[in-house]
Amino acid sequence: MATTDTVRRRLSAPARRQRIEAAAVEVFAGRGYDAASVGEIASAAGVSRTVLYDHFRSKRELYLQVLDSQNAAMLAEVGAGITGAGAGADRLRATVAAYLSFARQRPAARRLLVDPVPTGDPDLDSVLAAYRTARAQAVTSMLAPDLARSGLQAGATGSAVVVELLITGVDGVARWWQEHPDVALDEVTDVAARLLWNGLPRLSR
Amino acid sequence: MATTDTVRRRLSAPARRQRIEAAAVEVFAGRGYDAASVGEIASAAGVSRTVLYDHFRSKRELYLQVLDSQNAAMLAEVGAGITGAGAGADRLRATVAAYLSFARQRPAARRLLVDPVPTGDPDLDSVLAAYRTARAQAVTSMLAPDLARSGLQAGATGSAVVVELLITGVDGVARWWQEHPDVALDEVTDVAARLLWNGLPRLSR
DNA sequence: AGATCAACCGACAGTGGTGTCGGTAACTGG
DNA sequence: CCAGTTACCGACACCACTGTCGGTTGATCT
Repeated sequence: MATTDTVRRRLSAPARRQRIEAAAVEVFAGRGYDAASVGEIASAAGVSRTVLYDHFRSKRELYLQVLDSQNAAMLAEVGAGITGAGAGADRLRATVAAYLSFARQRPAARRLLVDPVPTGDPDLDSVLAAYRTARAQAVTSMLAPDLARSGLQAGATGSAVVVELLITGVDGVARWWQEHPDVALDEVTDVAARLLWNGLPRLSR
Repeated sequence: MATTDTVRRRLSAPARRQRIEAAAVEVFAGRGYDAASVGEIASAAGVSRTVLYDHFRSKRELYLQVLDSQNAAMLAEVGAGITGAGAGADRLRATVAAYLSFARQRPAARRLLVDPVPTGDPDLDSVLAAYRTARAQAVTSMLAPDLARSGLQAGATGSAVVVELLITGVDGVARWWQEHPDVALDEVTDVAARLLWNGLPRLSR
């Protein structure tokens, strides 16, 4: 026989890039930046290791590229819930639901963007830190009127604490839900959103 | 001169072990298990790399040892708050305060034990997972009466969600506090504990 | 003081990672 | 059907890290 059963196929450069990025998301999320190897990413993308270097200058650049695109995806999906219609409890609930859905559908993206994994490289860490502060800022502005009603100024430390508790707490719920897939989205969303919303009043002392 | 300014000192084996462990806590927490190198730990302990192998069989065993001792320390410090006197809001507040204090005094230990860093080694990950479920269990039993008052059974999914939200949320606050050291413990504790406690009632639908 | 113990280290082998270079063969336009 | 582009790859150099072995020297006990 002249050929094996798997015919050697050539993809266009953008298509190959896309596949490599998709594989990189999984591997980076699963192992962390340092422990992830270019070889593992390449073979997960169904390609030799050198092909990866034909498309990306280095492991580092690939990582930054992946972070950027995944962050954009998350912003698009969850940010929509934040700026969506409704006010107060409804908007909070919608945002929680949007985040939980996103984390469910793209668990690797969630890990990459929010799980705190120090790389040692200040540049890389600062990129992640920038994403974090941007998310906190978005949630802060979403909750600003409700926080004010509770007696917390926008810049007050109490506001920052509430926002941080909310973001990390909901993320923890998302991680829990990932390991308990049988539970319905509505149930999880209800408990989390209600707990947080009911807790908001009477915070200042 | 015959000797340098730093005189070569020999420590007893337990003392040296202790110093190596202390250095390992910092390095493992800072870089993660995979990226941390034995050489970095050794030099942080003020000793050659081979000395480390005289005291620990491998990097892996050192890591497990460090995890165990740090987990014990956290259990002792925070667990005291959980089982402490008082019920309901007071007990929750005391636990939050205890955790925040612990995270403040031993940031590396907090990172090691609760920041989710996959190592790829199933054994190592399962140890961390066991710590996590133990913590969740402890918080669940602490909140059991209050959860029941809100209409949530101990084994219900709602309880698990609440506990997860609480643990990860308070941990997020601890991380935030670490980067804002000027804020008083009381203020942070008040906001977090009140938000969570006020949110507890009327959770079931 | 001298002998013994063990804390300490330099040097080595083995392994696995990143990034590079030249060549090969699959698509594509004429 | 032929030529040119380029997606693809094997092999290589280089480096960092883990774990080992023999020797050295500070501490301790008599």
